[in-house]
Amino acid sequence: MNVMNASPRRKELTRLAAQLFVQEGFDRTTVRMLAQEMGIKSGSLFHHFKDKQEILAAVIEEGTQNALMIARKALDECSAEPEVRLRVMARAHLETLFTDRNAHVVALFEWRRLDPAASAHLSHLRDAYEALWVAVIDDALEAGLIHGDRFLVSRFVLGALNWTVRWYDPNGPRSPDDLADELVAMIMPTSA
Amino acid sequence: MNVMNASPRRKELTRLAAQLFVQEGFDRTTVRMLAQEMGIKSGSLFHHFKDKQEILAAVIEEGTQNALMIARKALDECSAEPEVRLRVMARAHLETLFTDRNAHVVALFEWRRLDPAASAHLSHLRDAYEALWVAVIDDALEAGLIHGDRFLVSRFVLGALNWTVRWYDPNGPRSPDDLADELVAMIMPTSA
DNA sequence: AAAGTAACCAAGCAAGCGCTAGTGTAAATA
DNA sequence: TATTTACACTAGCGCTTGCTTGGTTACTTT
Repeated sequence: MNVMNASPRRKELTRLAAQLFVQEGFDRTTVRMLAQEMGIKSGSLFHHFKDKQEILAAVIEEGTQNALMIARKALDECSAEPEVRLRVMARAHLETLFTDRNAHVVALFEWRRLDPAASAHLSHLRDAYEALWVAVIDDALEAGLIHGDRFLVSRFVLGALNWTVRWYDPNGPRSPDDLADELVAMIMPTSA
Repeated sequence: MNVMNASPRRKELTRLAAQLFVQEGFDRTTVRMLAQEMGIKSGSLFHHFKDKQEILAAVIEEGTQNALMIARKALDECSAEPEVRLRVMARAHLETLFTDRNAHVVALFEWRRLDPAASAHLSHLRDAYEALWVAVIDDALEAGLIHGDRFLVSRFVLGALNWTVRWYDPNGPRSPDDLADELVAMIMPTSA
């Protein structure tokens, strides 16, 4: 019943839960299915998590924390040129999306199943992440790299990137970095 | 127990179901909730639909049929210029997405709950719709309006458009047509 | 050796689920 | 007038759900 995701056991259980949530959807995943996947009985599950909701929150928190860390690190390590930062941010987004795919699919498509308390808490994390994007896009607009409304551009770009989880095949010929570069090229008039 | 969505009564019930499916998600929407919203008892529901699955299929079919009709009509009525057709297609996409919002949100996010038979049937409809997009984008590429990989471009564009259902506010200052035009401008280098 | 703690299990409860069976009734059809 | 059809009802069956309870085992700390 830990509050954090600290315990390694809990972290592993959270990873397994994410996989099942993606496969079946949160609502159709029963505590019995979760327990079986974890190699324990359904009652034992409630030793690690207060209720089913808390498992969902743990999955989403894990994924969002990772995304935030990866993006911050990537931005810290790259130059200040707006074009580079835009490309780096897009790459970081897809990198985290596909290394932590299960958690992110859950975050994207099962967010509404969170109860209000968990949702409020996790919204802050997500907002922090989106703030990184807005900053990068503002810089790119100011530098004249891209054009359009800052709000719309960021929504369109994030939409295009997030939607990749619906069709991208990691075993295909294209790498996530390829995707990121193609998208950036698509919206940058100067790089034709 | 009609097979088609012909009966006006059934059409109305389908509309109400779509609304509930969006509000609660398909799995959390019970037949009792559906019946109450329709002003009947839960048992009576099965006079109109064979089972809960069929309601989902009816909702998605209705939305996809409409999308196909609107897009075809819009393309028929406009000129042959690739730029015009691209803009028209984007506008048609958002128009159908927001006039029939509930049905489309269900189609986008609850598709996986369809049983294999229904999914196979409806896939044909969806493929027909996507074929329209691919043709329009191919023309735009050939005319040099946009650049990039045809597969990736269409995925990115559709992703950006579909994702709008997650953030667009119909009561806000922007019209769906504004959104469509902004997106097209964003990916067309020449129209800066 | 004693006490504490983390991890698990067997058993089952109360509630809710999709769906069925059988019936009533008013309008349409023969 | 007799029959069928469309639509709704009541009642509830069989099953699954999330979760609780009370207790056991193995390891660590004092």
